[in-house]
Amino acid sequence: MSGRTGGTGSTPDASRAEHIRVLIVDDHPVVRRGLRAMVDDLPDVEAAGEAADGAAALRLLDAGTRPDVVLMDLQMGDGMHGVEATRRITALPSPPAVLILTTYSTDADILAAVEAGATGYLLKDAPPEEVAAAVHAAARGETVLAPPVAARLLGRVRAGGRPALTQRETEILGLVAEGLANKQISRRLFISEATVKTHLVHIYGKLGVDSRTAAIAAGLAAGLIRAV
Amino acid sequence: MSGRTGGTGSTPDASRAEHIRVLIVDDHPVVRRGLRAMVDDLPDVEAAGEAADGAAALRLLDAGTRPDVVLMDLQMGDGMHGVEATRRITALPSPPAVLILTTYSTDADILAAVEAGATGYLLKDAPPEEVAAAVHAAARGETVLAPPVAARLLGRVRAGGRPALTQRETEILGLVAEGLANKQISRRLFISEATVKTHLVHIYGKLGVDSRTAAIAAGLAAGLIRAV
DNA sequence: CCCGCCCTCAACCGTTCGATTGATTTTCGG
DNA sequence: CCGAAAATCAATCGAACGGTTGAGGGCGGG
Repeated sequence: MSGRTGGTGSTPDASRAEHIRVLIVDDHPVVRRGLRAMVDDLPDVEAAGEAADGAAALRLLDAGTRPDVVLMDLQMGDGMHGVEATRRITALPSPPAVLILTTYSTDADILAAVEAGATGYLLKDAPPEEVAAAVHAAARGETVLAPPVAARLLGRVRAGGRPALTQRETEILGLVAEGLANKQISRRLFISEATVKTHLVHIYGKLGVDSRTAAIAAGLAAGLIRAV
Repeated sequence: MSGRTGGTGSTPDASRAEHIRVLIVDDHPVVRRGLRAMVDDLPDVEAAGEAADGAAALRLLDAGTRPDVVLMDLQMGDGMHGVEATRRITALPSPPAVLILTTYSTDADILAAVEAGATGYLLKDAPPEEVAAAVHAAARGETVLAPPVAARLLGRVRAGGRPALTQRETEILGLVAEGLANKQISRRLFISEATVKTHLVHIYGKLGVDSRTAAIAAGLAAGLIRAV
């Protein structure tokens, strides 16, 4: 184990700290500036640093920056994607809480982020109070989900969740969205073209559409696939 | 905030002003905060107000707010879209300069914004200095385009520009991406299905693809259309 | 143990799509 | 004024797609 704190679990020396230290990770200077201003507005929170992408954030953490909370965007143009960065950060010894703060709420992103160990998931259109509350909650180790995100997760778990494609179906829908024809998909996945068509029929039924292009649109709208 | 001006409204007393007054329009509180912080950092610029969507911005302008520059996002979830807001603002008497500051640079958006009378087009990943320079330039009435945007526009005008769809073609590609069939598109645009197919053939040729799904993928990748 | 779900494959058939060829009108710029 | 580009429409034909029906193997829960 590492480090200096006894491995008692959650809050080590930060327990007595009034100061919550926040590391801001976003590729947009404007957003970083806004988050820092918001954070600095809170009396018991301070910005511990800024990074423009996941790699820079990891460098800061390696260099000794010890935030309690990492505010991270998911979509970051060039650099490391937020999900990967989250995975690596939560794999560190005594990791900070990772609070995802991003623009869109697509199923794939949310699941991937939670799976990677994110503590919470906020949307950028959240009001300042919500961001503040989320930072405090994350510092206490609690999980925070923006209402739309929570609803989406629940709707997925819930029994009635129609818009739940199987893994194979999602995979095929993704290839369709890349512009591949059925025959190409069949070769790519080592299955027959008939099987591809069967999957597509199921996909159409679940999405309530009747063509591959409409399936792409519906899949994008439902957050099942993501446009690069 | 805006305090009082002479009350005369359109009087050119702002001409001698050192102060550039900026109205910030964005649906994300975080971004508004960041822009305001950036603007307030500049000695000769001040924020004249904030609005969460185009309608709110127009209300502020109606109520007497007289900014020199409007910093406006294009994508605004619920409210009026930025292009429409730009159109209405530039239609006002002695309108302020409208500087678009948005996340993505898709051809359709850029052209629509310029057509609506936007003075400039910046991307949110622009560094603060670029934003500052653009605000100053916009206040002087100059046109400012972020390099990627300028390149895209030039590539469109330039003769060799392969990825330059015509307006009609872009429109049709957008409808294809919404999942519409040729017949539906023809009805939507009040043209024959044959015409739709002709346009599609041209689109495929320009994008180097041979199916509508591949055209969607290529169009998204090239920034010709945008996934909602 | 059986039922249901997922993944796999097959054959048939009607519709849509993509490619080709050819034509008219308008508009814009040399 | 004339040529180029854009937008419109038509007809044809083979290929791809979408809908249907049917079926078999694997896997987990009741």
